Amino acid sequence: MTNSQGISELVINRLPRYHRFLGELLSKGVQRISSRELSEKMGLTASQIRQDLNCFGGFGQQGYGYHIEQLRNEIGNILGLNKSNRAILIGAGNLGRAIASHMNFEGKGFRLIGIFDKKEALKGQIIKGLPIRHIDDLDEFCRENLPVCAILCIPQNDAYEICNALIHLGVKGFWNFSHYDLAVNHPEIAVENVHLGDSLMKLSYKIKND
Amino acid sequence: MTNSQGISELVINRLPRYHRFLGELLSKGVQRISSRELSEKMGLTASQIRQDLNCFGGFGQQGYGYHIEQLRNEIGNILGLNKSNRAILIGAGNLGRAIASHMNFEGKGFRLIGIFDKKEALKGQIIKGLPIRHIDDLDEFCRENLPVCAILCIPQNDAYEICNALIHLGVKGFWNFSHYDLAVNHPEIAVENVHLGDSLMKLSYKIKND
DNA sequence: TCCTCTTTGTTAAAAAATAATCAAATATAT
DNA sequence: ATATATTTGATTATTTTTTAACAAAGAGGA
Repeated sequence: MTNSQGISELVINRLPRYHRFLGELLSKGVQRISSRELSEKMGLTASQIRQDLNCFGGFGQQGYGYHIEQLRNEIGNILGLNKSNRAILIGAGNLGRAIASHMNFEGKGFRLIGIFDKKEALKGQIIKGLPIRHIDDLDEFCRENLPVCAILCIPQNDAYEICNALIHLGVKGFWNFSHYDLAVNHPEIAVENVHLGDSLMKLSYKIKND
Repeated sequence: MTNSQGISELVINRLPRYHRFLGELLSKGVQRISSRELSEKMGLTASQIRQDLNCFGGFGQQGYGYHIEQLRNEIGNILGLNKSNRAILIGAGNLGRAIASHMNFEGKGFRLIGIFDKKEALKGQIIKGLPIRHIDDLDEFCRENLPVCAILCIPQNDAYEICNALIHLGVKGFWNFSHYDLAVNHPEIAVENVHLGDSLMKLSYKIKND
């Protein structure tokens, strides 16, 4: 499966991992690396690394390899990590709060600007410096602050409706933790489903069949 | 890539999603479905559904389709969801607590039996009916209770050491939320890495390139 | 009961992804 | 300055995955 730029989804899936490994190397003071060395560290083939990177440009140099800092920056640019997309969190339950507190949005292309929940009781509580707002204020807040991304930590039943409303309010991307399988028709809307339950089931399979 | 049973990883990845969709249909009172109908709902081809299922057996019937409840049970059995693998959570920070509270382990093949953290201050606090124990008690607890699975919600730097210790204590599977890329050599150890940061970066790419 | 229509499981074809190969470019050592 | 070692980016081959096609089985209606 390929996206609008003709880049395979599988290639995109690997980019964050490259970024992560290059960051680790950098923090260890390593400055350059060959595709062969990196392939050994990451458990894939050198050929694949070179192919993946050459989808976006020739970042290496014959006889030398890749300059780690430069390559990492290139990958960061491809992923858009330098951006600061305004993001709002919908649902301040256990998971929502954990995502807000735990995730490092800056450096991954996002900035959290608002948190919403339908429970009146949570209103005003502060998380990561942001007050929880009531979901009724979502509309007004969006018109004023124009968030680009919404993080959905809400029950399955609420997801469809909220998602639709947010699309009309201009939200372009969804990080969806709800049990609902967000399948937006609009090709200009980006969705990243995180189904933790599916992941756990896969682990169950692997444990069972090892 | 295929696992020890010769089943492609990609097929396994799709099984939980089938299970989920069949569950939704069932809860709506639908009893039977054809691969064509299901393919339309799920946004893939009928051919793929039939191929996927036939990796494990012929669960359908010509001219009729699939009996939803029966098929869902079959998939559940394949995934091992009927099991009750003893699981422990390491790391009771924001994310760990959210996972413990939010996840429905029963029905996904697991049962949470212990929670550990290195912070003395958290000791004794109750989450989902389980007291947080100090990490120093991990060894003894494991010898007595023989957990099969560990959920790692710990910092990157601690992951490698803890993981190794747990393997020696008989843990067979890891649900890894740490930033560390758990790459266990032992083929009999199952690992499911959940890199939320990677997922967020992918969303950044998609938003940027839509 | 018989006929038609549906739908599976399987086989074959097509497409996509991965891995191997290699000429050209560059680093590094002598 | 030259020769040798590396290592990339691109091309080609291989493998894997997905899609299409179709015969055989069964459902459902006349």
